[in-house]
Amino acid sequence: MTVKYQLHNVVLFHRKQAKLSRKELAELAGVGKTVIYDIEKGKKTVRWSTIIMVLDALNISIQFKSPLMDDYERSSNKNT
Amino acid sequence: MTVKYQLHNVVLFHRKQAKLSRKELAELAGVGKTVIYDIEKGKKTVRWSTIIMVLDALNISIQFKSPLMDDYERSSNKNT
DNA sequence: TTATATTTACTGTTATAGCAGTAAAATTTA
DNA sequence: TAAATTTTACTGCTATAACAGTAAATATAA
Repeated sequence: MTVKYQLHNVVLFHRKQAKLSRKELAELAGVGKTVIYDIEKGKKTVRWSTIIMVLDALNISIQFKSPLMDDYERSSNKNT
Repeated sequence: MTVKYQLHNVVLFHRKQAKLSRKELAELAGVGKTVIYDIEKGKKTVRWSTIIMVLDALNISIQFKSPLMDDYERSSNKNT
């Protein structure tokens, strides 16, 4: 399983905690209201950039995990 | 910054470590070769589902981080 | 209750993601 | 060196993501 916690639940949870309506979150994120509905419904074919905009608005960041990520971090340790 | 380590670098690094050409990775992930090129070039408008397919093929998982994620995990602690 | 707000669900339009094919450039291997 | 592979970069086509608008259903507040 790639995404440990399902994206749509994470978005829904954070939006509710922030007491935002979908319309408000859409405006905050700079996307259409429809796509918030789509994301929370579990639609997977949303664009990466659109998801990132929504996650940004909700102050959620993404982290990659893999057996090789330690090596990757070491190989690119100019910036933390 | 939402994505701590830039996606395209993570994908490139893992693909190289796996000694896969872009064509091979594309076939493994079940996507077109063009989109591997796009992702590694840093294109942001790729579909979430496409990214996930590529990350899956490379054995990379995604994790969400936020000040509220602990609360989220507690609220949905049926499964780890 | 009624009024307000939110969510669900559908529209038609426009922009573009994803695709395979191609070919040239760059890189790697023999 | 030459040959093979890989990568870059473009093509035109097709499918669909994103959008605002709408309206009905649901939920919340007065």
